[in-house]
Amino acid sequence: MPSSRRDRPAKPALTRAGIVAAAVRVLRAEGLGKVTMRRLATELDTGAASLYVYVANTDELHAAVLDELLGGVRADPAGTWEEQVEQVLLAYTEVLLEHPALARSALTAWPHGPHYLALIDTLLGLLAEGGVPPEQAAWGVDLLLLHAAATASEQATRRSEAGVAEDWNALSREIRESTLPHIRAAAGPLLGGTPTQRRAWAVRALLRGITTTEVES
Amino acid sequence: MPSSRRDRPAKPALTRAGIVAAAVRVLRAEGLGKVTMRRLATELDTGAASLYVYVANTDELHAAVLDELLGGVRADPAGTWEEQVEQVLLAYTEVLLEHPALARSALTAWPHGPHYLALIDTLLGLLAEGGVPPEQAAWGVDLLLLHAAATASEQATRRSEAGVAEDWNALSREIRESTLPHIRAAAGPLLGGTPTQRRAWAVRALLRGITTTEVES
DNA sequence: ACCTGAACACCGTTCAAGT
DNA sequence: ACCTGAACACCGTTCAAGT
Repeated sequence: MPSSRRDRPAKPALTRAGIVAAAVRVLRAEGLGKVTMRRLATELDTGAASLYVYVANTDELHAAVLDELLGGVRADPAGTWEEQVEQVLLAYTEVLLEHPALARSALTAWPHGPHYLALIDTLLGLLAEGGVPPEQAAWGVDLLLLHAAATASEQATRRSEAGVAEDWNALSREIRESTLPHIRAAAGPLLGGTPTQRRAWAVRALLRGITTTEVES
Repeated sequence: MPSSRRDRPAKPALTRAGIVAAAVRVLRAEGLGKVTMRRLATELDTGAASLYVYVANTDELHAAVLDELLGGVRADPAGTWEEQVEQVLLAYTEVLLEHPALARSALTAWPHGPHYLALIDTLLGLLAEGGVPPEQAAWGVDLLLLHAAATASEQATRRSEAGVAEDWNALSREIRESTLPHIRAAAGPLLGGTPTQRRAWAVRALLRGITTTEVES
């Protein structure tokens, strides 16, 4: 290693962890759209082909990035089991909302990194604590996590603030002036409520459904 | 029009409807991955740039294609309102499952084509018939459609049958042998049930939650 | 108003050749 | 075993120039 002392930026060895860390950096700085094999290769001062030794493809890389971000998802152990479920889901949703493009990949590639599994385990434990039968709990956790990912996906938009506002105006006019009777009549509630209110209602409705709906046998 | 008689394939004029029709053809034949501006341009014997006169961008094109496919989604008017809701949702899910990549785009770009709006109107009508308060009905329809799109998205996989089976084996072993207590204990239900059973349970749970959970005011 | 070719700025992935 | 450059086969979108 005689020359290592004078190699200036001291290019670090390529590792899977290093690649994922670089991916998280690029994600935070510029969004998932820039988390590409080629861009990461540039970031790591190598060629795109070299990354394929550590990562099978772009989807797998995105999944690894999401799991990394899920490290901090926890609930305050005070509070009822329902409150804790809501907290965990909210924390999960918040991570996804920060990076909605990742929420999309969570829907496609079933995530199974360590942090995601820990999240499932936590939710299963809380539902068990609440006396929810095991089968309903297992399928219910699926439903809750799916809902969180889907909600965040909906927010995934790469357009400008102005464009979004314009779209919303067009949509709201379309609904209020629709010739479809039920849509027109329900214009208020269809367009109403803050995202937070809607999310809170949805989680309550989901939990109610999960706890009271038996799995047919 | 003197030469029109001898132009052999009689290239039709470019229209938005023509572009969407071509997109549906390519989708059916080769999947959404091939529904690109460039590919469609080739199909229509023109350049990609020409399509931008009729379609703002690729996302809008995909949304138009989805709405087109939604034309046949209906319920049998016999049966209870719950049964009809289940039928409509099943029909919607089936369209999305045939083209899971479109389900993803339904999650991102809020669809608002005529057929999608008709679908919402139908569901609102059925929930009203069932006596569900308007606010719960409006937010509930959102929840039901979101769930259908999310479920279909999950199926979106472009890998081989063999690859999927291998993944499933790896996942099922990971769950059965997990060191996380609740996951290990719930391995059976977590891995059990056919997609149809799970879907049916989820729709029942969602409806139960929607009909019994009040919107706070 | 519509259409076009060419250009700009990218992608993922594979592969033969090197170390 | 790992790394690399180059290549293959694509993308979306914009723009100046034509009709």
